[in-house]
Amino acid sequence: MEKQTTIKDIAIALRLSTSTVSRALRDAHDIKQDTKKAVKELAEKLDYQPNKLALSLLNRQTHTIGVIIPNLDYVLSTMVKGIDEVALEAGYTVMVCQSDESFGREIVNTKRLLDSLVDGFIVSVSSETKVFEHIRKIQQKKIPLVLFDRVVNNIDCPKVRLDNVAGGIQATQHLVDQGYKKIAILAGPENLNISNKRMEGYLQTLKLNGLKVDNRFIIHCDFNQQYAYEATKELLAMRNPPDAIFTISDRMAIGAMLAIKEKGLSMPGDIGLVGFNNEPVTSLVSPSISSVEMYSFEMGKATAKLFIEMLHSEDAMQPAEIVIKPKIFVRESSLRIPLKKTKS
Amino acid sequence: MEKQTTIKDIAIALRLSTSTVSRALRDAHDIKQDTKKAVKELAEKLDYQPNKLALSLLNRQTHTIGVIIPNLDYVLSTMVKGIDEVALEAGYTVMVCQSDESFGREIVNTKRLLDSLVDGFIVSVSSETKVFEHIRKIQQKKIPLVLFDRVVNNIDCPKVRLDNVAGGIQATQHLVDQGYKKIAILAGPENLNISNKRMEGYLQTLKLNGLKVDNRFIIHCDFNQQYAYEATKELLAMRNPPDAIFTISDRMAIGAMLAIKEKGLSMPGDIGLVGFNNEPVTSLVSPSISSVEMYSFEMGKATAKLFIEMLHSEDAMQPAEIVIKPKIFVRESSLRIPLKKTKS
DNA sequence: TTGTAAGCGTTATCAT
DNA sequence: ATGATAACGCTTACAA
Repeated sequence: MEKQTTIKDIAIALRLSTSTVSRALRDAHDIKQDTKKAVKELAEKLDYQPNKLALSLLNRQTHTIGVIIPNLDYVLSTMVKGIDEVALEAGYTVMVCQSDESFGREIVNTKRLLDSLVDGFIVSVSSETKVFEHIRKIQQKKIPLVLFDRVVNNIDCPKVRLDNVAGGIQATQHLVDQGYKKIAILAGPENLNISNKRMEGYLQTLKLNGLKVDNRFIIHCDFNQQYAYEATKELLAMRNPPDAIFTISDRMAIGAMLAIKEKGLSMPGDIGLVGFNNEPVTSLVSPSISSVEMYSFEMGKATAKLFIEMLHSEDAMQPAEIVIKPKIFVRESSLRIPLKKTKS
Repeated sequence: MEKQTTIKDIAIALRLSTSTVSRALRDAHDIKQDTKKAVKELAEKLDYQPNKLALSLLNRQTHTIGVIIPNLDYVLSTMVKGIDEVALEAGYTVMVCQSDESFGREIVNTKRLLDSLVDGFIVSVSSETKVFEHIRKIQQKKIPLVLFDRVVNNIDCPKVRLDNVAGGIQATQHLVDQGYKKIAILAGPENLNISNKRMEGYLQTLKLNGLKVDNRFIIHCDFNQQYAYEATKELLAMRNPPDAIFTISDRMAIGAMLAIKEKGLSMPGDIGLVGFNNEPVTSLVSPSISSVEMYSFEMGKATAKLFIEMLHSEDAMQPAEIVIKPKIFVRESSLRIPLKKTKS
């Protein structure tokens, strides 16, 4: 790496002091026009770029946002895109660290970003994370923090999340409307909020419709195609198997679908299926899979906006919580009764 | 952001000089045991973290790698994962910027990362990029640079890329072996190397097998499902349409597939289809799509390794070029003749 | 209108 | 075994 041009270089070349150059560069009112001109011209010529490190050291801010996410799947990639877009606009650079769904790596990443003196954190926790000391540490240091997507209840900070209960309700109610009566759920890890909330919606809806809750039909498994495949095989092997499955992610829906096909059952006839996330793949497979859209890109943008707002508000903001409304997209996998009209 | 504990704080508390504290912290041989112990204990207690900014300013290195990629699709996400893994291991943090296939954004990102004083660049160019002044600028500043995946011919630096010609050959030869005679190609943008190389493999293979090249069958379109869909519709509407299509990405294969299904044609019977990237989706759709695996994760790791190597080698390395061998995975969309034996 | 000096947090060099 | 000082590149009081 070659030496960059510094203010000092310009100062020496022009026989000025560094402070004069500094001020000339920023168009201070108390600098002679000629001087300004000379300085600016030389700066241009030498391709002068202010050293961000020095600035950061001085101002104690790096204009960098640390983003910690559990992985880079479709949903998170899309969210990061949204975050990135807004952050860039606001003059911030984003540093993305994946924890790979590992608690240990999440801690390491937090530490790294803390060391890197990021101006703040935007975090979605890993599915392994059950203890939140590392997050608390961020708060103790009074560093701005926004949680998104996979938020944590007992951490007090601004949050952006999906209305997961509503998502669970939409999916389940749709299945009920289609005449399914024995609806199973492939939920995610038990400690994960989004998992429980989607399940809560599921349970509420069953009760609301007078359907009985069958505990055999509630299965917790990792966000993972393979696990979902195996769980579904077990479901279908039961004496009195479900006639519909709601999976809380599309990857899981794919796994379920493979198991259903393998068993020779048809969708939506023998069994109904609804996924979550509305990933492009849902409309590519056959039958296409109904799924709940969570507006990831918008969510990413909202998160970054909230974060920037927080950063700019001098005093501690009262923790806002932005809740995005999901929307089910009905496709072949669950559509037994033709829809009459597009209903809301 | 609260004030961090500094060496000075410790020095004052212990009535020592900052230099003593600094050395004690790093276990210098010429510091009294008692002093070391006291310093370390207090550092621990006050949760002292060295200020990276100050270190970076002093040492002129940020331990940060700037990664510029055109988007965050499946392939690139996977590659970034690989890069990340190796970089972390080596003590580097990665700053990922997406150019969104836009030349303008690529330039902006380059500038931003340059300003951020990253220690080096790992770059895959956007599909719009035809001029490379911004890349040259990196080199002029003598900042380490590695190109990967979408490399550029007339830039002289270490590169990691797929053997795209081989990929094109494998795909095309497989179709020929399956008895297809009128093979079309959906190639990517014309200025993109990977596009041209895959096409080169396609052309070579046609010639090698004595098949004539039909220019109507060579279509350049964006890496995009929609364009591929439309291009395929055109292909199928021709008087003498192709009996097989090789698309240089899986997203394009999906687009082609939709057009083929819409036309009521069957795969692999009426028409054969081979994609590129071997994304998970290829085995999820029906019929499953044959595709060329490019080992993205390995490629990411290889890239980061080469980069780190470059960084650590004092003098300018002679530009290495790592070439990854692709491998076709045959699935239903192109398999008319049952495979006899797994042939390497 | 311009220059001087201190400071951001750290380390390396040279005293003591 | 420890301390003083300068330096990394920049800004900002304060002087001149």
